[in-house]
Amino acid sequence: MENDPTKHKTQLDRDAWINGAIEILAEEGVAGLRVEVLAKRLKVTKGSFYWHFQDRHDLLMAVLQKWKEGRIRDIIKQTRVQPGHALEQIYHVIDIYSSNRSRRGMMIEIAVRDWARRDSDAAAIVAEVDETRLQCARGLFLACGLPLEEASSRCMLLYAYVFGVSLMIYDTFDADPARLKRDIADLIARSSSVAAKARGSQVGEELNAANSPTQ
Amino acid sequence: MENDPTKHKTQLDRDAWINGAIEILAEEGVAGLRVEVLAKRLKVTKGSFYWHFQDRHDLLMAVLQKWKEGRIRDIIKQTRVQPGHALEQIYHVIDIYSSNRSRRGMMIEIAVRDWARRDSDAAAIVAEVDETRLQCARGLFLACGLPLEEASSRCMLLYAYVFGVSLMIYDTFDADPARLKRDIADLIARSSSVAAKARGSQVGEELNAANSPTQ
DNA sequence: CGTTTTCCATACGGTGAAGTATTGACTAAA
DNA sequence: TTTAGTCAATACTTCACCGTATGGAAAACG
Repeated sequence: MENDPTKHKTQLDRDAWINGAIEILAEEGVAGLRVEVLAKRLKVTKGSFYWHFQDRHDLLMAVLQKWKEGRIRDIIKQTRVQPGHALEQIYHVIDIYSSNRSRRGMMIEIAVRDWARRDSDAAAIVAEVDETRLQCARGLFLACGLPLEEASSRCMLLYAYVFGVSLMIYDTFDADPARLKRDIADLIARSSSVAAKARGSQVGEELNAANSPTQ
Repeated sequence: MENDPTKHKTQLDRDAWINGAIEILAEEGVAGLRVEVLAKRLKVTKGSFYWHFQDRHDLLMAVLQKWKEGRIRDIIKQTRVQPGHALEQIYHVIDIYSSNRSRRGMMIEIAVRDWARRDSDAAAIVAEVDETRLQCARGLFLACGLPLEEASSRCMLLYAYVFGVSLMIYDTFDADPARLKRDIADLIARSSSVAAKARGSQVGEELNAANSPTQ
């Protein structure tokens, strides 16, 4: 009860500040992440902030750290190879980033990456996350039987796509966005080599089962 | 002589302010685009600025307008269908966005798209540019003989990829980035249907000729 | 109960930036 | 040469925000 996160705690801890900061980061970007604004949102004054944090920079580093840990935890979980379900998992990863459920996560993702363009600390964090994600995703493609080079290029395409598409505004371009997304996922995930091996094999079963996880 | 752009003009015009603004936009993002900072860079005071512009918002709208016109002019030029060279043109478009030559352009691109996430005016401009680009690029895929749906998904993948990859930091992931880029371009541009039709046909010649424009 | 520790409020000085008002300087036309 | 028009400098006012100093309240502890 006393740890109930829904209950309004009279005392704020460091983590509550970081969570609020990530909230603002998602909405306004790092430039809009101001300590007085954050304090107002948490219904305290900045006197509290400077008890928990050295300065604004201290908060920013904590935000980066927390973001990194969450991203790496997620990707490890999502790409833990379950034998015989690798392709299905690839579709699942694509689907996760495209879903409205993780819209907030993508907002944070983009904000951090924009931050990283002008801040070397953020850039180092993004580099770590990208390295981990790419290697994990490549593992899935390798588990599908792809050679290393093709696995590398496909997982890179996968991540570049999910980040890039979230930056585009294409309401009027295609009449059937669901089909569009499905087809693009197929382009990324379905390799000709897998399809060739797939005919009548176990990989083929998997491919059919995982063909359209968005439906 | 009097129009020599390298010469330090004693009088600044609106366009000089807009160009300087775009410069700062690329480096600092829209949040860093401050009129006093811009004035200092142009070696004048903001007294001049408020003669040329109503206010900061006026400048921002002018920046958006100029960016839009440049982007649409470029994409029209790059995708004007030259019969028999459509696939080559597709590789060229991918290559342009990945090249170091247009690093600055990509910085602006990302800055505007980040801006568009929180500003409806910028979002409207990005929507226009995306619509134009997607339709132009789709024309190239259609000229390769692809059906409408596949042309749509491939050109969407193309743009999402080029924007997304510019947000990633992957120095240590792959030993041969050039090969990686080439393979990804192939994944985006080479369709199985085209490859099937290509054998022994004129499209096949084109495909081979345009295979690796990055080399 | 009293003391210490923890957390927050208030007040303050300093800085950067937006926008306005006014004046000045230079240019081109009448 | 006067005059009007064009561009820029200066001097404000206002506001948002960072960081500090200090005091106070409430909880934890002896």
